[in-house]
Amino acid sequence: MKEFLGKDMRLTNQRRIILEELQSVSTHPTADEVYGLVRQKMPRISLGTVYRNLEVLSSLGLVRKLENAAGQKRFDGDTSPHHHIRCEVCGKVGDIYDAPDISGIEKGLHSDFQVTGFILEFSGICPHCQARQQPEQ
Amino acid sequence: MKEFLGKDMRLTNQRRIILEELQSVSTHPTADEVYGLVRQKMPRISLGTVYRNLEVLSSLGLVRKLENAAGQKRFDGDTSPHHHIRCEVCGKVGDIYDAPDISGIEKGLHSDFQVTGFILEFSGICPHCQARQQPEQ
DNA sequence: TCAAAATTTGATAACCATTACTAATTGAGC
DNA sequence: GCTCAATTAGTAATGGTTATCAAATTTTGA
Repeated sequence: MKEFLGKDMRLTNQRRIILEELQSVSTHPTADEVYGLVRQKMPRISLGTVYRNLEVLSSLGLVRKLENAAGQKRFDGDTSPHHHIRCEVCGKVGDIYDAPDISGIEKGLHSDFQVTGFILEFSGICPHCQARQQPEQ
Repeated sequence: MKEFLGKDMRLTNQRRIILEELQSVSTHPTADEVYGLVRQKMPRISLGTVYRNLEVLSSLGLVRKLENAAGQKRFDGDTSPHHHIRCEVCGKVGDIYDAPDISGIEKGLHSDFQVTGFILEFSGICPHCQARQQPEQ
């Protein structure tokens, strides 16, 4: 990880463990869920440190920050190209790897904004919430 | 508007004016910006009333709610089908009417979620922020 | 190797958008 | 007009996130 950090940036244990923990799960944890994970290995870390480093890691491109829908921010240790689906009921996020490629869709649009990109996010109902909703009929 | 309200729902002046003000602007105001607009006609309205009614109007489909974990919610009085573009710098939102049609893209995806829809949101830099950034080179 | 300089941390307070609460008010049907 | 449930204004509470700052840690360089 050292090689990704900029000049004047240090590879602290906190920083390293936050990244490792985030890369070890396939959920898309919120900042306080990351805090919970990291505290198992480093019980005295503070929540502020987690927030600060998630921001640093995200600006370095080492993790993805998901902030394009309601609720808390979520973080993804998987930086490979893929999309996300968000549960309308509980907010949980899953991965979508086989969506049709729409890259370039942002080109040639009519807008006074300078268009730089787009985010495609799916919505649905997660397995857990499906199971909870079915019985009520 | 009366016809859209459900049984046991009242058409109050507050509710009517909030909708009228939101439909009269092409910006995508935050709740407190709507509050500012409505207070010009109804100075004693409370912020809580604005929040509550924006939620009601949105659940009735009379306005669109644009949610983003990174910033404040925004509201759109235009319910016709169109996409949005968000300024990466200041968070301001604009409309995109000529994006290629990707309806149906959510069908046939491989996921344990029950897929119900998608949101396509563009990102860019608004005219105001472009003007502010250019000079610094 | 040691001291000075710089970054980072932990702990806590502050911030701010949003929601909850409650007594008073008001719209809508009779 | 009267009644009553829905709604409001005003205010407090909530919760995620950010800011602050002294202490700790790491780096630098003499």
